[in-house]
Amino acid sequence: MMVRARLNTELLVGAGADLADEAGFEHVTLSEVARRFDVKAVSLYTHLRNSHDLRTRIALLALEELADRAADALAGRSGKDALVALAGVYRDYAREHPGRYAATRFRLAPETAAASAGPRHVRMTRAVLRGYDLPEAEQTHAVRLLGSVFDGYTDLEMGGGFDHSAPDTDRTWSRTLDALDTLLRHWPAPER
Amino acid sequence: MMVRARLNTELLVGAGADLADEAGFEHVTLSEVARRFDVKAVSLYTHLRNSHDLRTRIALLALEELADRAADALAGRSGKDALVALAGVYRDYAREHPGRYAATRFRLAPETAAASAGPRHVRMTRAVLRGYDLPEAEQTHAVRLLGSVFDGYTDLEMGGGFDHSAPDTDRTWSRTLDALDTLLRHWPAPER
DNA sequence: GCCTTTGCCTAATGCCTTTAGGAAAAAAGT
DNA sequence: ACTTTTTTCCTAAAGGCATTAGGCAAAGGC
Repeated sequence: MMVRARLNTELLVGAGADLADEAGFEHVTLSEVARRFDVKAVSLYTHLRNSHDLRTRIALLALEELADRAADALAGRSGKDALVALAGVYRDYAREHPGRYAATRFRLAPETAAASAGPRHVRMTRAVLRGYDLPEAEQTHAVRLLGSVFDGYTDLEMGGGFDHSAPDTDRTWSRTLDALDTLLRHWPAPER
Repeated sequence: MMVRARLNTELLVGAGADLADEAGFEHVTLSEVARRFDVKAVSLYTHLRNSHDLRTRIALLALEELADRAADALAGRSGKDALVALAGVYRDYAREHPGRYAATRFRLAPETAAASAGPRHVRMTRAVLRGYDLPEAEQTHAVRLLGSVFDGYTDLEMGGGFDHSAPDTDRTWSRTLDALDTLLRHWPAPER
């Protein structure tokens, strides 16, 4: 008799995340995950509500992993050092785990997002800003700008948007961080 | 007798783009487009190679539309004025046409990308930089940074990443542009 | 050792994609 | 105008993923 696969949600989400990294987040499918455990797709419904639920959980997992890495990287650093470390975490994670990183962009329901590691990311970005001298009212704007750059840069770099053009992307990355550091040190005063 | 729908590729791509705006780019389906023309899905294969081809063409359309808008907006402007105008085009387009904008992120094959309006976007961004005093070698880095911010900001704003947090996004947008303008005017010199 | 819960299965439906092959309308040639 | 060719849409059919309904057997609680 077949030994039961003894599946559980966590196991499935992990496999889904691996699948995302290998085939792309958009190709994550209940059928394929089931196949990897030699189980019928229907059987997964015992552990997952549906396909969307799987994707959501992969997103939550990735957000969590990323936040853990960020927390490690930030420990004991401040100023530009912290900025570079945090940014590096995002870029490295995206390169190592493209599917998981893509999952990070998955649109979560508001309550789900609120309960995710998302807020932790915001807090860590805010922590980086403590190394700079920004007025309280400007912090949120700066957090959003940094988030945009990390998100957008990675997106474009992975999307091949930078291929074919000359300077290598490592150099651009380094210059981008220099630029952000400069910007945060000379943050423009609000006009009014 | 039924009058023939007289379909053609352009018409289908337009309908697909509209569908993307209404239902989201990921829900663009040959079946649904066919439904909108009261035609069997199979019939679309006369005008489109396959589903992927449709998505690709929607992406190309969006890129083109966006570039046209950008060209209009940039005409006669320079400096911060041009920066704000270009950035505004991206943000407005994303808000008016979320599905088309999402299509813009669709990963194109290298040759397809090269023949798309993508390079036009790069040239226009470069044109904006002419209003600032950047060393030639730094221009590409700056182009990429601007692209990242436009891309990332829009992505996060539309993804609801900024919801629930306090200051309104219009204000952040305005501050972001101030920040970018400042940054471009005080672009850090390369160390080495 | 029963009995309930749990984990996986078969059956079945619906929707989407894509290939094959046909028929009729539109266009082109004589 | 009439035939031939091309174009455009159709029916048939197969394969894949998602999801619901309902069943059986293994694990675990008493």
